[in-house]
Amino acid sequence: MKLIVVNTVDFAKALADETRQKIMRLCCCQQLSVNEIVEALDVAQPTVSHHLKILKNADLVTAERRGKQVLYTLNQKHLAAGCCQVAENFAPEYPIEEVRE
Amino acid sequence: MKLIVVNTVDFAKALADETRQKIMRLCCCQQLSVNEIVEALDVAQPTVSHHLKILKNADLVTAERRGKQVLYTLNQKHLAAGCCQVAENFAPEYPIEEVRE
DNA sequence: TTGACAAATCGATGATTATCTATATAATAA
DNA sequence: TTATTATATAGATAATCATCGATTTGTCAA
Repeated sequence: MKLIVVNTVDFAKALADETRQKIMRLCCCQQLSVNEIVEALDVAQPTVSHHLKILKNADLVTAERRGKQVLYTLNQKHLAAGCCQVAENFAPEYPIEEVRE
Repeated sequence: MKLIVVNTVDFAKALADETRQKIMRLCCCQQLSVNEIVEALDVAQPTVSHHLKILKNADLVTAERRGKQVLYTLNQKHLAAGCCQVAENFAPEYPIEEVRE
């Protein structure tokens, strides 16, 4: 079990977009294919793929190919780790539990 | 004592810059004038003022004029509230205490 | 009131980024 | 193999944004 270290600038940049946050909310607690995400939003498929790539690079989603589809899920643990890291860096007077894995 | 509600997109956008995070770290737990921040960083004064404005609009710093100077301090409570809001929205399986004021 | 200092605003510029269409790659079924 | 479906990548474009120099505004002391 090791401490997850997060670059808070990269973390914030990944979060800093409305469409990405919508995608995150969609695949929170469930696996969704790219097409399902496209249908739920009002953006083109390449745009969704673009945002998924950014989220994946930031470790905020995980991808798993299932046949022709690729299923994405929110990585809640990394997300919680990022929040804690930010709080720890900037608000030490409001302590929050560390996240480990 | 009421719950602090944070727009998580605006919150993340305010955090999503290296210079702004440096400023936040600088005025965490202390009041700093704009000039002190300028001297601590490697950017021009109007750039610092620009970032301070963004941070202030996001409620992440508070400003207080003291004579000719304006002193800025990090708003730790709002920062913690933002972190909690993000965690609550996207990682409900990793519960974090609410922040109230 | 004038001069000096501190911070904010203005306007311009270059870099980053969100979005799209078109196309390529990957997986499967016929 | 070929057709079909799903996703990713490429390239272009427009919008956003970080930065700067120049200027304005605000505060105070002489």
